[in-house]
Amino acid sequence: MTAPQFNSWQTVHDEVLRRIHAREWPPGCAIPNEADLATEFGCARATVNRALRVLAEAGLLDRRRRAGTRVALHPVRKATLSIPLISAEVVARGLRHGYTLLVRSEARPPAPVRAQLGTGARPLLHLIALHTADAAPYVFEDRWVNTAVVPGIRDVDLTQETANAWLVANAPFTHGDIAFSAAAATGAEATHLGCRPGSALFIVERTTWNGPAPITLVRLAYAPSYRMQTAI
Amino acid sequence: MTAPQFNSWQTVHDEVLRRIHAREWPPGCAIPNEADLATEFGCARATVNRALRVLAEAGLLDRRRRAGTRVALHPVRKATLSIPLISAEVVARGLRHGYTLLVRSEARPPAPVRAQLGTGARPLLHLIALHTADAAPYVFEDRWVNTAVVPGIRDVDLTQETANAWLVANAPFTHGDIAFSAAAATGAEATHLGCRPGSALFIVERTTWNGPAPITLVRLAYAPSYRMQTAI
DNA sequence: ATCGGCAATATGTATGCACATATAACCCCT
DNA sequence: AGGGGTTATATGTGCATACATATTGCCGAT
Repeated sequence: MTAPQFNSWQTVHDEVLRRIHAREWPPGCAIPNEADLATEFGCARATVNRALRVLAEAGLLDRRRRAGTRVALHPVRKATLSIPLISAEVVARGLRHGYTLLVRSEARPPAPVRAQLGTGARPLLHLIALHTADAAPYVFEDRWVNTAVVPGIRDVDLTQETANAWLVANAPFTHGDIAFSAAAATGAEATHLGCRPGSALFIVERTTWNGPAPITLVRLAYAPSYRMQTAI
Repeated sequence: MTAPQFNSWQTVHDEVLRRIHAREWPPGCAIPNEADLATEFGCARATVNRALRVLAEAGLLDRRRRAGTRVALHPVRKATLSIPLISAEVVARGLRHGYTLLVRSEARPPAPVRAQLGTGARPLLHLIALHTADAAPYVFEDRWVNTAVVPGIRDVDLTQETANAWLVANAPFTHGDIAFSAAAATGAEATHLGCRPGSALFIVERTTWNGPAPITLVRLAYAPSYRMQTAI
């Protein structure tokens, strides 16, 4: 009669997960309420609550007040990708990170950049740089910085420090958006990444804001064969 | 002397976030311990704990027992992308989802597929299909299914139901991995996606397991101009 | 001076209770 | 039968307390 004890939210979490995977609670199935589970597992309701909350955040359970908890019909799996500094990303692969500033100017941005940032026709700081990993080209970076919001960046020696490193340390953003796509290498990208123009490149475009003020828009073109990978 | 009340973990969360953004607590800064914050905010330590835990999960705080809590030096922002069924993705864009099975066979997979799935030279179910959105080509899907693990799929009419829809309903996976990259369109991809061979395509490759047993490997080639976007 | 063990401390978590809140389900009235 | 208001219920959250656990840093022994 030694019913197994589930006295930590982790063990409850794992047991519920097991029942879902074992289809003891198939998709769409309503599961017992927290109070009953707490009794069954011999723990407090708060413990069950935490376990179920974590599973709901992972997309495996649907919870609604009064309606109860049920196993998600279409478990919308969520992939979480961390967005490190490129230097950290390179170092994490055991390679040496290099960085060369190719262009630094203040210019009126083209229409798509203006539209995305909403800064109108004012000149912005335009930076183009190349990141390398153990001397091999890694990422071609094309960035626009809203100097009206971060004027301090004008006084930074961006040949020594990457714009991104300076920005994360000095102009933290409150929110942003990120988009992933594929594009044919432009002439400049091909030259610096050591591939043929038209090669398929993995593109990351990121825009960040500090409250209502747009800070920066960056387009990263990764060298061919780059893969962004994560567990689900 | 009505000090503002922070009596819910959300308000505490927001206040701490504000202090981080306002650089009252700059990157690397050690913040007061939970007990002190609870006193300051006039709430229970558990409330502060939850607020800080959420911020730590978001990558904005680093927490270690005994060492305390500090503001992350390099806030590793995490982008969470949900991976819905393609049909749901299309419908969410307000378009009609279409699906055509192009090839269905049982064949010995090529070496890369064998390596990724670890199924050796045994024949697997090979499916090639095209997803459309309002009649425009959307995704070219190339999938291998381990029939040893999900034999039931042999009896399914996969011209009517997508393999993925059947699999999520009948062969839930415990874990998997997903990779994003860019590749030049192959001949078949170009034909069905209505683009030129060599066009840059956004590629998603996903492998899923049920415990130790590999279930399926799928390669999705999105039509040109596809962007995968999310907030950070 | 160095190493190993011990204690102090901050976070992590379980519990029992209370109350808040959303909402499904019921009842009543017309 | 239909519609609107009320109630019951499951989840969401807060609090006080207690104990667990990982570390840091101190202290003492060698």
